[in-house]
Amino acid sequence: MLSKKCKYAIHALVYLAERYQQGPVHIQDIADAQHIPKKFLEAILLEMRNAKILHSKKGKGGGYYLYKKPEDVNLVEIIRLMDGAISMLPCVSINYYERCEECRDEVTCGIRDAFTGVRDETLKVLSRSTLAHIVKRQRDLGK
Amino acid sequence: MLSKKCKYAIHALVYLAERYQQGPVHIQDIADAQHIPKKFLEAILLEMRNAKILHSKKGKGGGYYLYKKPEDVNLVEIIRLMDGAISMLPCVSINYYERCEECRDEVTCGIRDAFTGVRDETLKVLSRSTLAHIVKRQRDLGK
DNA sequence: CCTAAAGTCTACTAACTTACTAGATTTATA
DNA sequence: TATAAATCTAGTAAGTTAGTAGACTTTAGG
Repeated sequence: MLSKKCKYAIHALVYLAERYQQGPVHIQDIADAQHIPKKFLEAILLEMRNAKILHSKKGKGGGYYLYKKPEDVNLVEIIRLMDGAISMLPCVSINYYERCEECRDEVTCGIRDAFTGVRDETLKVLSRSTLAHIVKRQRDLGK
Repeated sequence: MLSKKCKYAIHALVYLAERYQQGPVHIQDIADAQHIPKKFLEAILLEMRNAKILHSKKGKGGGYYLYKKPEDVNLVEIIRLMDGAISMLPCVSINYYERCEECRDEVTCGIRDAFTGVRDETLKVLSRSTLAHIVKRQRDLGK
């Protein structure tokens, strides 16, 4: 399961993607619209700013806006940033690899083998899911 | 990420699947072989017994053994039992569904849409991965 | 240049979950 | 009846999650 933090991040990004190139949006606006505690959202947005997904403008009339193009931000990137590994096991993780303490030999481990398959399929779907794709999809669905 | 509990469960089940129909195996044997704390493993095996995956025999010469056939136990079942939902969001979960607090309308939610795809692919791979499949795979790989 | 409105930074905390452990009890076999 | 095994009850320490509080900095506009 994704953490609330990660869910909030995705919702906030979709909200900003819907307002792409329309100037900065207040944290408060996003918080109100998406029902996210403002202070918590602050930390989340800051983290995404540091990751160069967002930019911000301080002072009056300031706020956050997408820095990357909506078609260049996918769910893989967001989840990795917020929650870490995508894989279900550390020993099959690409970005957060850790050796299995339990298994003797990774190469002949049937369990590892199964979860490598899960990882690959998950990455395939998540990398196709960009902000642009999500926004388009909900417009098509008639939002 | 799977919990340690779940990983232990899978390792224990594979160990028992390798010894299918060869009589009861002591908790201690499994614990030693798979490097699982014995007391913790006790609780895990008990839970799988209550779920009718394993049977046990008490007293001298007792132990645990697979009740279901190795080809009838897949990773979906084990993960659901140990960790709960497979999905990354409660609102797309089949067995552990919960309504999203954040989103207004589930039908037009592009986020939900993306994670439904992830869920389906994950379930596809995990349900193919039975204990029999895992054991065979590691024999083929030359364990 | 002052003020209000915005984001930034540091530090804390309550509640929950995870990964266990201890110890008494029950059951079955030889 | 002794012993070896699983079972049951009841904890607990450490880590993570989901926040909150409050002071600080920056900027636009009057």
